[in-house]
Amino acid sequence: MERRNEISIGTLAKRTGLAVSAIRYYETQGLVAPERNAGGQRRFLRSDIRRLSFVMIAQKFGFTLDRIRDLLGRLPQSRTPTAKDWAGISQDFRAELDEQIAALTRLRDKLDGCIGCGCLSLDRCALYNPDDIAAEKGAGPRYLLGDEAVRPEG
Amino acid sequence: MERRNEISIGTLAKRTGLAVSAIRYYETQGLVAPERNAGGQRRFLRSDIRRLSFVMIAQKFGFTLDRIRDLLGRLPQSRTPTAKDWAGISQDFRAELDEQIAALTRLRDKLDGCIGCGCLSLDRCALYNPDDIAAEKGAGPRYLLGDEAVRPEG
DNA sequence: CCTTGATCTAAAGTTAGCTTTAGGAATTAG
DNA sequence: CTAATTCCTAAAGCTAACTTTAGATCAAGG
Repeated sequence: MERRNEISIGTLAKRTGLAVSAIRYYETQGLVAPERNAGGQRRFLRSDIRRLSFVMIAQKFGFTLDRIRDLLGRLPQSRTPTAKDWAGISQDFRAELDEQIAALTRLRDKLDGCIGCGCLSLDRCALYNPDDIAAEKGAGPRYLLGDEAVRPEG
Repeated sequence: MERRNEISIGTLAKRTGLAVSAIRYYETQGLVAPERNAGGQRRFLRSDIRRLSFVMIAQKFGFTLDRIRDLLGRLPQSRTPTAKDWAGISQDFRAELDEQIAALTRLRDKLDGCIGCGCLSLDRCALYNPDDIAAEKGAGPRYLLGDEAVRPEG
């Protein structure tokens, strides 16, 4: 039975459009923390619909689940988040988005310089300057701007 | 021995900063197609340095290897690409980048609307409109804007 | 009460993009 | 010529973000 403020994983899945398996996975990643009923089944709060919705949106922008978990950490833990709480976290989120778009734009502008000369050469192209690139990485998602160290083989 | 225009995988690795294993992987993905010497070792062309450099740059912008292979497909296959060829492909690349940045910006602006109301609700928020979101996907990389169908479990 | 349908857990599978490992050959330096 | 590098292939391993599978339990409807 689903009490007033408690919903099953199936209901949550329908409301968010997520797969049940994805929600269970998100729980292992600390993105939601449902309680259990007498039979051991998960019972979510209605506010988790919004919580997971936020996860979905942030993912659309390329944020990793780790990063999203950090963002969600700014929500109050002692009570159900209010609209104001969500507006706050959304602004933090937007700030990171702006940074991300700006970094992408800067990189694109550097590419422009390279189109002119057609070089794309390690020695001359601004895009290849290691420090330069590292500086652009900022807070964006790893697979958007890249973040791996180049390790030699063996 | 490395002839005038032929370089070994180790040399290519040093010139690009890539790991030898990565270059071999790129070969399996059709991003480079080295010939072999009498002993069976790979012999790349010096122009492959630029080719792989392009791969590295495109990856920084979040392009998948599949996508990059498509872009590289626009280069002439019968001869070594000239600076002009590279400038051409870079422009195609830039066009896609612009599209990508624009899509990201549009999504961000939609988020702005949601910050105001703090809703983040599936029923009301523009970000959740399925058609709306699908329309934004465009040509950007999958993990930047998301591209998976939501499949129910079971 | 009994049959569906929903859930549960644990473990294995999937894709992208590579790296690591193992066991051999080919090259190069001296 | 020999030792140290470099390179080769094939297969397995790794991370992220999930899905799928298998076998079992729970809950809801008639």
